[in-house]
Amino acid sequence: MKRPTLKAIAKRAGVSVATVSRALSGRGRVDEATREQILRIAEELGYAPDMAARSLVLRRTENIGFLIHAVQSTSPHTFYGEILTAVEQESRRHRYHLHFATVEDDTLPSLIKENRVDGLILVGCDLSPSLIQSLKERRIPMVLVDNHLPGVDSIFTDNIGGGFQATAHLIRLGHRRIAFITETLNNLSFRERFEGYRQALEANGLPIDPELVAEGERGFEGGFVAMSRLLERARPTAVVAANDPTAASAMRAIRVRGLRIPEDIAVIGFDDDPIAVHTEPPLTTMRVFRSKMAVLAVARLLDLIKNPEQPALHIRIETQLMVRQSCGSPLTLS
Amino acid sequence: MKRPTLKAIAKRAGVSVATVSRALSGRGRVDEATREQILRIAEELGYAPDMAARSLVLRRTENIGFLIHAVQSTSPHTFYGEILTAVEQESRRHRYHLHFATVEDDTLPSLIKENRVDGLILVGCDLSPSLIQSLKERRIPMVLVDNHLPGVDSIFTDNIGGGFQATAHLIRLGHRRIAFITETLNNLSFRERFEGYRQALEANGLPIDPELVAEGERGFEGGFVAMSRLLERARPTAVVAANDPTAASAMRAIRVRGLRIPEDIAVIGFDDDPIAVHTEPPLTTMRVFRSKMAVLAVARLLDLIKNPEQPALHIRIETQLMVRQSCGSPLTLS
DNA sequence: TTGTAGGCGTTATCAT
DNA sequence: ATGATAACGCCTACAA
Repeated sequence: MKRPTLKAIAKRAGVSVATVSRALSGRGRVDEATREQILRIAEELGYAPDMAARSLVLRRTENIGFLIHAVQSTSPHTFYGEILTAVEQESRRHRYHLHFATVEDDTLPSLIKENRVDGLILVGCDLSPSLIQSLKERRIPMVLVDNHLPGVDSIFTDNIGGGFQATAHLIRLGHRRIAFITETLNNLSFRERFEGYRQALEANGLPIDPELVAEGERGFEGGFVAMSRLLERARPTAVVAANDPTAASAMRAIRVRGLRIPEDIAVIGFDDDPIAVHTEPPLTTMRVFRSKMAVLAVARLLDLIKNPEQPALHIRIETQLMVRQSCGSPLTLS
Repeated sequence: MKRPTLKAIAKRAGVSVATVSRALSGRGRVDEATREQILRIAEELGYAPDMAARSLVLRRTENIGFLIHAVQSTSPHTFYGEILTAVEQESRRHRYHLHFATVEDDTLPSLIKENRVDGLILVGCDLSPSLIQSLKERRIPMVLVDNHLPGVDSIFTDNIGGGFQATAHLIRLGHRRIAFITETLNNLSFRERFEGYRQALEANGLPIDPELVAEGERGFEGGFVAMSRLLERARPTAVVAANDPTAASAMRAIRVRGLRIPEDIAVIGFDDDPIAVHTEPPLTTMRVFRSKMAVLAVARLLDLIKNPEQPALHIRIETQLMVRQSCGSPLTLS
């Protein structure tokens, strides 16, 4: 049994394909009796328009593309998985389908060249600006998620504000020697979180000590590496980690040296990753609204597809402090 | 600047669209000089065939669909994220594109009805057999990953063998009162792992004690709930968890009661999830080959697309014991 | 209200 | 070796 076509329905109903098309699409007048009959037959056959034929004539695919850099997609973080799932569900709610693709370099994804999508969600700040630029020149509707760049719509987290809040929390708890660790600073989000850390120290009259800043490496062991390096040369009383997996593996490095958390070193993370509740002790962190970003991004993208000529919007979402046990004394907060 | 078409190239080159099509596709003879000129122009314009037109005439989309049940996609486990990434990269290597979709009920995904994909990768064992059955009736090429069912190609993990090995490892270490915990038994993989546990006890002449088996709930807290229930009524010396997140949160429940790991209770997990190396102590677990499953699944699916009438293949992949510190005495192993 | 016909971009089958 | 031309399935004027 092959896929039913308009022609098949037309033959069964004894009308022309044009009438069937009209009946099913709802555009154009059709006799009520024949319309009902057509709908019945279509239902019976499980008819749905062939998308290739449809998009050929309509000049739209009703697909959107989810693009992410391979280094982020491959990483074991759950972060982008949650965004992906939310994007898919929101797209489907609007009758759009989702293409998932990872990119490794700056070559234009075939998704675009072959016209497989009407618009793009570009996720994460590891996608190169030059790729984004060439996409923009193609005038394909798109929105950046968890990233931002002048001239392109974006939905992102207030990383600077979050880094500031996290650091301010530690200062409020009495800490003065506060370190910052990250997998790498070669990443916009992490750099912004670092900037927030810097600003908080400055705003509180504390010195910025380069000895207290350490990079590790990409991946799940990044925090372990960064923290180990740091502890070889300095002894902070608290540390801000650029994300939760980094914080979690840094905690191992701290414990390996026989230090206690939070008594000897307080730790604060970033993201409110599911892992945060499973560290020992549970991790105080900055919550990032992943599915909120996803929902806003899909809404904005569909709007841009309908109405392409709009000034770029940049939507920044604030973070939220989640106090658990890795910084101690939650009671002193007001 | 709009997308270039065959016609545009033909006009520039002063030939017909048919010639251009032949030159680009490589099928049919074309004069070497004109072929080169055409390739040059196409390159210059950044031409790529419009996929809607192409798949309309070729009757194939060069897309495959990645289907997963919403409950699994939403879960914070990184498990399926790794499979997704591997499937995408392997598909792309073969010039196929990937549709990502979650399903919540048994209605036929529109991906299929609208002919948007040539085949499907069905991931996880929460997709209902009745949905799979109706897909099969549509005769759409598909392969199950991390799931199996008679009559449909599948690539899956040897869960029974893994459960057996895990339990046997504990027995080898001298344990006699070994518990089994899981988020739920309403899931094929978890039931199979339980079955492996059961068989190992039986094979070693140990009794199966229902008091030592506990279910928790779906999600990251499942292990905590299950372990708490268990400890209220029994006191095992070791516990097999149906997966690593379950094991990780069970460890919290154990510690909350002042018990030590592995001295009071040894813990073994399943999956070798990235989290396993971050628990305290690091988790001994059964490694599952996620990207291997993905690669095999894509290869098998593309073969089925080319050549649909084949007997179903069922590929089972063994697991591998990863000894870390949560069971103690790694030295006694030979 | 309904049918006829043209066209979307590509491939494939014919002639030439 | 190349060029018309007819599909593929759908949509939409326009005609009846």
